Amino acid sequence: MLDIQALRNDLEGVAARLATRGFVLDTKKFEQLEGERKTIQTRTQELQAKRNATSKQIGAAKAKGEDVSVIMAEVATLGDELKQAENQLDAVLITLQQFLGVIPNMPHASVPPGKSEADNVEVRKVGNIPKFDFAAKDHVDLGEKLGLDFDTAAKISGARFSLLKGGLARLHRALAQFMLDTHTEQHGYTETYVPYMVNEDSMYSTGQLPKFKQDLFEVPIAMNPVDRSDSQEKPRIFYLIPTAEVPVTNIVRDEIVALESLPMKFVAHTPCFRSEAGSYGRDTRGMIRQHQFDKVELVQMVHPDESYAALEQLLGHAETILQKLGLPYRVVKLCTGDMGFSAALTYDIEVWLPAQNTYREISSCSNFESFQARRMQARFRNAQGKPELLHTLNGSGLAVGRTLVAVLENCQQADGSVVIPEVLRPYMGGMEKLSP
RNA sequence: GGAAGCGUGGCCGAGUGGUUGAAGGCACUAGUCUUGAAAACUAGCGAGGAUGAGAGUCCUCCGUGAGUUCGAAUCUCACCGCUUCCGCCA
Repeated sequence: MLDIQALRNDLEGVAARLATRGFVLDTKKFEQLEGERKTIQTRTQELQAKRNATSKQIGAAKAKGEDVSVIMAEVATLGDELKQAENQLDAVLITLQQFLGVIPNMPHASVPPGKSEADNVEVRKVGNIPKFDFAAKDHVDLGEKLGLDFDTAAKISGARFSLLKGGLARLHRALAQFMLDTHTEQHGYTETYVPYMVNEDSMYSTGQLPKFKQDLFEVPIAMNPVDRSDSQEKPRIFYLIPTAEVPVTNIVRDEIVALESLPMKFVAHTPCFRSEAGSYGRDTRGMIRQHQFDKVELVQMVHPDESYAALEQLLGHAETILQKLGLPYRVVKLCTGDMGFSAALTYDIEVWLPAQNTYREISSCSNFESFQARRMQARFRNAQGKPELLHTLNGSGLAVGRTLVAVLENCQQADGSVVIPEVLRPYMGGMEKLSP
């Protein structure tokens, strides 16, 4: 969420910056809502002040044993008037909140302008693209002989799920463990185990709700044994996490943490669940785009002055994994039009996939500045002792499924076997290759 | 699933429906004392918001939401969460 003060002080400026990412800010609507809010809030507070003063008078008079009927008559209608004003205020505040809740973050000044993926800017290329003296297979063809089974997964669940068996399943586990160990032992992250289902507040805090409900899987909470069909309350549900970013970042929701505890660095390995609504027909082959995939996620909560330095570091931590695995990749800076809702600046890391003859996203590292922190009231006590919003960041380090794809395709041999990268061998019981 | 209890500031913990945003303590910050530190003493110390150039003034917040009342941390109801005991279970 943006700071409402920023909209009040420089509405046109904010609108202009949001326009660069393709968001049209309805400035008329905002001015109208703000005007209403101001009028109603002032009036409500006046009435509240009057009620408070009168009630104190009554209390004081009663204490002295005086007659209070005159004062009571005076405020007879105050209650209704106040109730009405408060209801109006609630309504306009909710509308204002909803208005603010769907405005995306403002891009950092350094974000390249652009409309789509095509306008992203390449920052660097790392590693050597492998040259094969045979026709490179994609991971589906390679995996078929190694234990990758989409047909059975489809029988068990449906489309966009995968089943791994044998060495391939172990390689998947090895990748996750290798990533976790690297980040905890070498990069200073604290390992966390988190819930995979979260409540609505958590989803709102990190920005998945209210705008991207269609991307999430919902799980109804079986409860309320009594039939409360007369109830106005909406049924409560859990959401399956689309990324560990959600539960991990929410660690600091509604907290005021000590200055000395910064930066906070967490890593979590979790499954991620995405409905992939709206991506029918895209990446239907293979395990590139699934309803369920594993990811090792890096999350940091930092002092506002440190967040851009922290982003560079976090990006480096993710890159380290690819370097250790010997996978070629490139880093791109997303343009204004391609960034996610909550991000102020995002780097994507794209790994080379020989079969597709292109780079594909394997990590996304973002600085959200105070956007998420404001939604979740995540603060620290600054040097002056005052609460101040944190900056939050996160990045994949890395998406495990796509890393598995990259290893298969980049390390394949002419005979259909796959050489296991050195760093993974300790996790594979010393195994050097996967063979059909 | 059954029974009972409990949710108050960064933390602990008082709180008879009426100047209670809330006693007291801890922590924290200044100051006094001390060679220095500790201890002791003194003072300060919740968050969010409206308005104002500012000093200030005002509003909201005691798990959440409704309700009763001129007035609710305090009374009523529902929900959420936590604790303990029994049952069941990985």
